Amino acid sequence: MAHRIISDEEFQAKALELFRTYGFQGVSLKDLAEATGLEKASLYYRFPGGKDEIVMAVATDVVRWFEENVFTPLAGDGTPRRRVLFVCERLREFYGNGSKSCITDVLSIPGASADLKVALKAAMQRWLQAFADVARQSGLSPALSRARAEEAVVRFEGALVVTRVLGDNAAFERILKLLPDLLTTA
Amino acid sequence: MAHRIISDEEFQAKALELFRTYGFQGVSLKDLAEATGLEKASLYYRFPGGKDEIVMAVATDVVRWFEENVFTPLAGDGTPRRRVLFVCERLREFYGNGSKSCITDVLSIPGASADLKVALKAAMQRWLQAFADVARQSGLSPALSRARAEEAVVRFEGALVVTRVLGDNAAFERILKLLPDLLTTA
DNA sequence: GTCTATATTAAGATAGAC
DNA sequence: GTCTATCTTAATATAGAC
Repeated sequence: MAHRIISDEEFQAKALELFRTYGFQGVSLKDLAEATGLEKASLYYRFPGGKDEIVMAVATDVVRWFEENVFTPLAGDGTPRRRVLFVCERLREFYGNGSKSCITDVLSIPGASADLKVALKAAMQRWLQAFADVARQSGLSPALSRARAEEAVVRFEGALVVTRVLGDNAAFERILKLLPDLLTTA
Repeated sequence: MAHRIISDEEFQAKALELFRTYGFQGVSLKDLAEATGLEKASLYYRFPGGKDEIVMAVATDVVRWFEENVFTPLAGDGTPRRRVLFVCERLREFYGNGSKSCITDVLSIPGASADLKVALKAAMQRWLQAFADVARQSGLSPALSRARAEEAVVRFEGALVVTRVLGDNAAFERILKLLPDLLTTA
């Protein structure tokens, strides 16, 4: 077959969809090759570390996306409530209205590298901090801000699990609707 | 090696610990054989359907455990609040103070049989119903009871995810402490 | 009912041509 | 930079002895 080209961005987008759906162990290099149109040997050329390096690159990309579309907007201009509303729409897109799992949930099941585990933990801590900061800016006390941030992340992650198990995104819709009040109202 | 014996109960308990930790795809028949002291061929004698049949038996056992230790007590004697308190202690045991994942979360990642998916969905619906019933018996309206039941399951599942990712069971402790009020107080 | 041995298929990984 | 081809290891699954 002729040489096929796919950018690293496209490649990692395809890989993300596989990993967040089937988990680290549920995705083989053959799956990645088929989904991206590259041969396995080409994957090793781009990522000499194999699947561990690919999933790490995917996770790094997701963190970058969150930095740009969630954390930065949360600390940006406008009222805290409007910032949260904006972020809710970004989250709705990223999670496909609840139809797509949280990659942090799925990849936190042991199997991948210790580095990935550390990165996932840091990403979740970053998320908690960003939520707590916007709550603080809404006038909530430091303690309540931290509590609401945890509640928001916990309910968001839980809603994605319940949505996946039930095959019904009602729980996801409810948490998205709730988030603004949760993070900006005492 | 001499004939080794392990009861189906012991076998499935070992299998449960593997599956809830590593997920369906993360557990091989070799892993199951090593953890239980049986050879792979013996696993096929007990479970001709292989890993799919084993994980299904494990899930069925877990549902039975929930029936006995969660759903039945929730509908039993004593005040609703005391029933919820009792169930919280059973849940604390089952989830090892938050150190053990929810098998419904972990196994709902695609990979196993369609039958398993159906069983997991039914189990979660059963859990929602049991929580809603106890809330109803506490005097909450039907609508509020359903909402609180969903909130409880969502926050419980989310707390387990956050606990696993952060390696800190604080979120799990908080949801356990919150459950009685959530399900019995307007 | 469990074992040893083996067959078959899939996964991870590398060598070398182009 | 991607390919074909191949190697090695691991996984699922079965046959047949005890």
